[in-house]
Amino acid sequence: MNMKNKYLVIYNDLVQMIQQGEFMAGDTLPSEHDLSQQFSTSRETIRKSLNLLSQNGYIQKVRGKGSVVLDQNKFEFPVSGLTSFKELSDQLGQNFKTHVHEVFVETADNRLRSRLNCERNVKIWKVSRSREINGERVILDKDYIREDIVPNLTKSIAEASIYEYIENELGLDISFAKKEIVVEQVTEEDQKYLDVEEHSQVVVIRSYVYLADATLFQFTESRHRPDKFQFVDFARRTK
Amino acid sequence: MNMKNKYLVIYNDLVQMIQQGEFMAGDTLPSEHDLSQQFSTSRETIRKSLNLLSQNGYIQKVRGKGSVVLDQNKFEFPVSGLTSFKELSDQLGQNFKTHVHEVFVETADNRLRSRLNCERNVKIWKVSRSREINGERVILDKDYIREDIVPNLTKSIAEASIYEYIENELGLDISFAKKEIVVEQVTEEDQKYLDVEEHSQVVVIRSYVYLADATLFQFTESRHRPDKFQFVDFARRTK
DNA sequence: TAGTGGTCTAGACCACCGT
DNA sequence: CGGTGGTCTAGACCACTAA
Repeated sequence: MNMKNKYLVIYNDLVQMIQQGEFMAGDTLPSEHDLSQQFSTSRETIRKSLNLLSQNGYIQKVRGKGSVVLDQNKFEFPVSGLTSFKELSDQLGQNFKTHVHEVFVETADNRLRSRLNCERNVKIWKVSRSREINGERVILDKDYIREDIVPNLTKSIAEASIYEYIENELGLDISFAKKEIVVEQVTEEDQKYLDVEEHSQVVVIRSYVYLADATLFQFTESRHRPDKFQFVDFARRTK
Repeated sequence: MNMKNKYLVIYNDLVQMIQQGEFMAGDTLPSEHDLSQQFSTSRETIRKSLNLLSQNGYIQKVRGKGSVVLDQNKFEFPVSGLTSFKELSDQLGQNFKTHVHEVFVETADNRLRSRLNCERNVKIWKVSRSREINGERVILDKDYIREDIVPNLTKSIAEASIYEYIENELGLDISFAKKEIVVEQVTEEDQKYLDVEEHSQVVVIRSYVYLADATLFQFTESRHRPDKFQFVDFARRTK
């Protein structure tokens, strides 16, 4: 994993220990003071690691008591957050396949310009792919990507992983997304590229994806057959 | 707001300034060094405030450049996170109404015991409510709450806000939830308590809700008519 | 009362961005 | 190069929990 940042190394160590059952749900971790001695670091650095664990749902910190380890097996299928289809399929198994329908550049129309928040004459990649899981095409992904930021796209990149290409080949840093989930009627396009079966509706996730320097570079519409859709979320209450 | 924690005061100040347009999308905030002088505090405390802004989607920090203010109006209807129906209706307007169908205590059956992770003989409140928006009943909420933690519940509490009662009257601290969103077929119960119209499916949000001391005290099934369902999410990529 | 996490400080060094 | 945010330290004091 990451070998540069001490707090990330410690975080990954602790995640691994929790996942391997060295700490069970309900246990408390060693105190911050103890951990800072075990890892030969300052308490603030330990706190940074523990806050990461807390944000990601591994522990709950309780004042005066300690850091309580939470249940890990409540959810099996993590589809939350910002994860590419490739990463998901790598995590979960081999029965995934991607069909690329379209990869081409076009000048953005009004609707797309407002969604991608960009000027007239900016060119946009349009990519259309369907995702097959266990022999059924259940997800239709329509990506719109700014051509001035991602100059080259090919069918083979779209077949592998666009995110991998953007991060590893172009060296760009995908950072965060704003998402919207709604239910919509099936379109003709859905019927063409998905095995919609008897369903008349699809679950649509619209994502606005940003780079680390805060530029909006991609808008994605991901259309899921409702019986194959699941989304999980870990939410902390803000006071 | 909070008058005790310096970093929360600063966070709230900055949120207000952003919402009032003192900083526009694309602007950079003053540097951490400047802010620490303006607010007469240390840089680490300013960083704590800025990290909160970043987590909540107000800014994006860019190394070597500054903290860039993000677009605020991309989403109108925040249904993400841990927000009670009462809080939502207070935020958004007056056309909300709650109908309470059932409020009673029962011994938990196997299924519920495993969901609430509790022993035999533990008693559970069962509350069933439908939510009316603009004259249509579009959400059915089924709550299961541990009776040993919340000993008294009444119809009038369920009509107002159970969360408000738990936090303000009982002094308990609702802290975080694990959620799952799926699409399911309409049940007879849905047809009885919702205006399902022609819809044959509902969007179901199942939440496992925890207190600040990490005890699981509530399980909720929230069933939404699909045309009135919207969920928004702000996700940061974890590396 | 002893031990826990929560806040805050003043300073150090580093990595990155723009000029 | 100067300015920015990112990491890390060693210490202080406080609020809370449990024995």
